[in-house]
Amino acid sequence: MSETRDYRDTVFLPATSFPMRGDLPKKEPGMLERWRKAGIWQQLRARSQGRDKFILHDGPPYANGHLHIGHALNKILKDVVNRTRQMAGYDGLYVPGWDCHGLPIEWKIEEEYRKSGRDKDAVPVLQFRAECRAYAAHWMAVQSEEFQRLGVFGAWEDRYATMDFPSEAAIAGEIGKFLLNGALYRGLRPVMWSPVEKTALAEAEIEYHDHTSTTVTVRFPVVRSPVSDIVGAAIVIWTTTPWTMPGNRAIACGPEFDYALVRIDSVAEGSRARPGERILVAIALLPQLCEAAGIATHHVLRLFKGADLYGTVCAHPLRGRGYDHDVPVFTAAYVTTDAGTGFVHIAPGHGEEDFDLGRKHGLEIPETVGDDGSFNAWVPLFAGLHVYKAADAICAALQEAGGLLARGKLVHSYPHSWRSKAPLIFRATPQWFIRMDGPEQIRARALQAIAETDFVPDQGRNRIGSMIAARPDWCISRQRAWGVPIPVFVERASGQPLRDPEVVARVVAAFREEGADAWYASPPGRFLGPDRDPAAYEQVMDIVDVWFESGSSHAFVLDARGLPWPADLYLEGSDQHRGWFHSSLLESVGTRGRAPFEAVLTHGFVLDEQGRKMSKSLGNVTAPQEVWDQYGADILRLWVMVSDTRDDLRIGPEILKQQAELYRRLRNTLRWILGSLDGWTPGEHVPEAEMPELERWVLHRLWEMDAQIRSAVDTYDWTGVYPALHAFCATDLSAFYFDIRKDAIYCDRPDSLRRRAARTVLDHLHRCLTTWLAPVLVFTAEEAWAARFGGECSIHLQDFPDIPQRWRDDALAERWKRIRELRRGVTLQLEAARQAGWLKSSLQAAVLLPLSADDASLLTPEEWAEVAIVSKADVTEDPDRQPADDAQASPERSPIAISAAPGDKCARCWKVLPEVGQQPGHPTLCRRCADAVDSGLVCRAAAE
RNA sequence: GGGCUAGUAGCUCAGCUGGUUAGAGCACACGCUUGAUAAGCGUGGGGUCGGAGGUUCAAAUCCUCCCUGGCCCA
Repeated sequence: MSETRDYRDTVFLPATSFPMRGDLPKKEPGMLERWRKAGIWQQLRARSQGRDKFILHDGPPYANGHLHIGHALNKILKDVVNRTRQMAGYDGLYVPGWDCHGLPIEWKIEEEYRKSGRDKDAVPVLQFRAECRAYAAHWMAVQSEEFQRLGVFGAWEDRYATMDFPSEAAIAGEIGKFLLNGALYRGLRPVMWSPVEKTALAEAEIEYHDHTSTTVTVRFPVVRSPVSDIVGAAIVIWTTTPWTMPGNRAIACGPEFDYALVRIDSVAEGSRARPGERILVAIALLPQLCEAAGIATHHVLRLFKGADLYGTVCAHPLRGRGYDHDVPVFTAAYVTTDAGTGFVHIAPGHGEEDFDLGRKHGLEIPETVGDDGSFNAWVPLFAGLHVYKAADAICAALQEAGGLLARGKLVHSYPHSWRSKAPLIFRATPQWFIRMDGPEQIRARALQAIAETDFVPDQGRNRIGSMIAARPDWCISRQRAWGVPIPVFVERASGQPLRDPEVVARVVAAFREEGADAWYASPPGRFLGPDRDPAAYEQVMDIVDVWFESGSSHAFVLDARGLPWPADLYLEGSDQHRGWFHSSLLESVGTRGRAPFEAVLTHGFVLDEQGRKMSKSLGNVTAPQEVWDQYGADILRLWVMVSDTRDDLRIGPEILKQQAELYRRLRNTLRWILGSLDGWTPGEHVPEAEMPELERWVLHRLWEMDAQIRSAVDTYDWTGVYPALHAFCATDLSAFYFDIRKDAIYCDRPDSLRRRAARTVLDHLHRCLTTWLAPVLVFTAEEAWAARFGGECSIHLQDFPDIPQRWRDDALAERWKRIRELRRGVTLQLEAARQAGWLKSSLQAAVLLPLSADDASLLTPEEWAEVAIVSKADVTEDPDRQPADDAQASPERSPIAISAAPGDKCARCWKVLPEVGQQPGHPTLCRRCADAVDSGLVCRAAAE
């Protein structure tokens, strides 16, 4: 008897430089630096020459502050789409960009002025603009670094910005196109106006907050009417904005509603109602009116339909005090009986619907309120009074004139400036508009363009479509300083804008060289040309809505870089149906007749773990900077791709921890593959046809994953793809294939077909998994690539591997599905034996499998032992067995029997076999292991 | 108030045009392993499918209403 020999040195244990722990926060910055030095992005562009271009046109984030988690979601998703398209064979040229102009930055600069005691109005406009520009440039640089820290690939050196001179020139040129094609017009129109900032506000700049308003119920005496018996009665209106009374020019009622002529008989103490007076009110709202006005008893004298009242004319309640115009009664479909009296007071300068109704009936649109929110000098009784402080004066005047029927207070949702938080007013102002329904047919053509666009998910079409269908003309003017001016001159004599292509061309040329500052710095004659008298023209000093600027980005990003137009894809949060998708569509339809994108992809918003909005006050904010410092950017990227980005997504400590767990499984899968491929030489390669079925099954699964990935590349819909890849790694590979093949990889002779086939599959797996993971785990995939091929070449220069169609084998997949069901029956019994206490390792067991004829033909007994990871398997044919009953059998009733395997444990492979002890020279080995050791091929470790 | 959208195990997600005891992965518990070891394998517990009605022989899946979120409007 020789001493028991230690055969550990003859076993091929995994060996790799790829560590188990990622250490991502430490490693990622170094890898970014390496890519930067090596010029990976530039190399990729050079290599992609001649490929079809894929253009995801970047929607510009606002250059103001650090990135938040929503930015991260957006850019990561874009990056994955870009990288997958690139790796699928396109030239994915991504040009990131920034939105630089606009109110938020102006406000920041003004805030700094206030802090240092400077007066903004005393600062020359060009200096102010220069400070805004510097501010935007600073944050653009910060955000660029942060985006790159996330691993986002792009032309960061060639980024675009709306404030670049060529961009400003192009924006001016786009405005010029609308000017020349006639869609741009100047009109007086009520817009949401902030008296504090003294500007019209964009839709996006308005917030709704609760506000306490003074409400008034007011009598309008009927002067004449087709319904003669209401003359002398009073129509009663109710409004939450008493300051709009001077602007009143009409009354609206609902044509289908029932209105009552009511005589008041008695009133409560303190009521402003008078016994004996007659009033008109919607019958449905009469009880509320009685309550509000203190009407004790009354008679209903007569009922009318709203339509009957058409043509009635009232006096303004302040008639004789400067308000002597007639107040006609019209019908309007939008009148409701939710609140008020069923009569709506119409002030065409102070409301969108009022304006529309006024225009329809040719009413005057008085400019009663100035830009600071006080009544203009011509307004009788109230000149100079600020509208927010006018309620008492208005009520007093109405009271004195006998018009006030009731006064109250109401807390309701009211528009406020997003920045100053001050309440807004509707105010008639001269503004520049792009006409939706003129001869240019912008609305109709935009709707057509929507029908021709792919939306992912498809509901987006509906969403943007209903907005385009309902929206009013596009107000593109702002009375601000930091932006691109609307470079238009108005002829003083005619009041008409000058539509001269040469003037537009001169403006564009000047902006390209000097930026839009040229508009402020140059005498008007420079643009008007030598043949026009500057004194005859008014130079417009409004700037353009920033949504118009970003909506023009396709014009100054794609064209200028020689990229194809339209872009393949726009990809943003679902709020951009109203924002960038919307403005880009209108801009492009107005100037080019079609959408600037072939497809639109939207994602949801990021919420906390309870599904609540993130806010500082709730303390539930997850900052991307903290995630990449604590876990690494790859974890954040994985989070995006494991979520359903079509809907809102959640993030927080627990969810991040889960991503880290998912990551570890992926990482360890790669690590085991790398370790088991140690010393791989291409000579080991085995063609598929010679492989065992188990290997061919893995190849089939690779074919399936590849098909799923290719489909996602085409549709941009990545939902579920990476979870499926994770499940493949965890369930198919780690818990099944690897577990089974450890024996062959570790213990077979290196020249055995079985081991060579397994290593061939591992070779495929390495290439497939690293390339498939590369668009998401950009750092980890690179590391796993370098661990095998060295750091010289990058995974990010690779394409997805071509998976041969012949790897597909559906019949084989079916067989292996059944094999795994039966295997599950075995593991169930093995577990029962462990619970019973007599079994530890599965290799101590022998299994008896009574199978139907079909099942028995699936594998040989030796193969069953291999697959079940036991030392011996016997198969008996049982013709009565149904094909599906074993996996579900309870452990007690299962026909599968487990017993102790006969023989001794092989010291090398740990299988329990009868032959152990009978091998010459190796008393503790099985036949296979003795052969392996004697072959002299397995002593790698010992030889070292 | 309107448009769009979502609500399935602690978490992330599957469940197609209605049809057996609602499925994965992760987490958790227990066991095994100690030759993927700050790893690996196995087994298990856990869901009245947001709520209430309704259609149907049959609904997580269809209809109505309600509740709770989200985005965009008003």
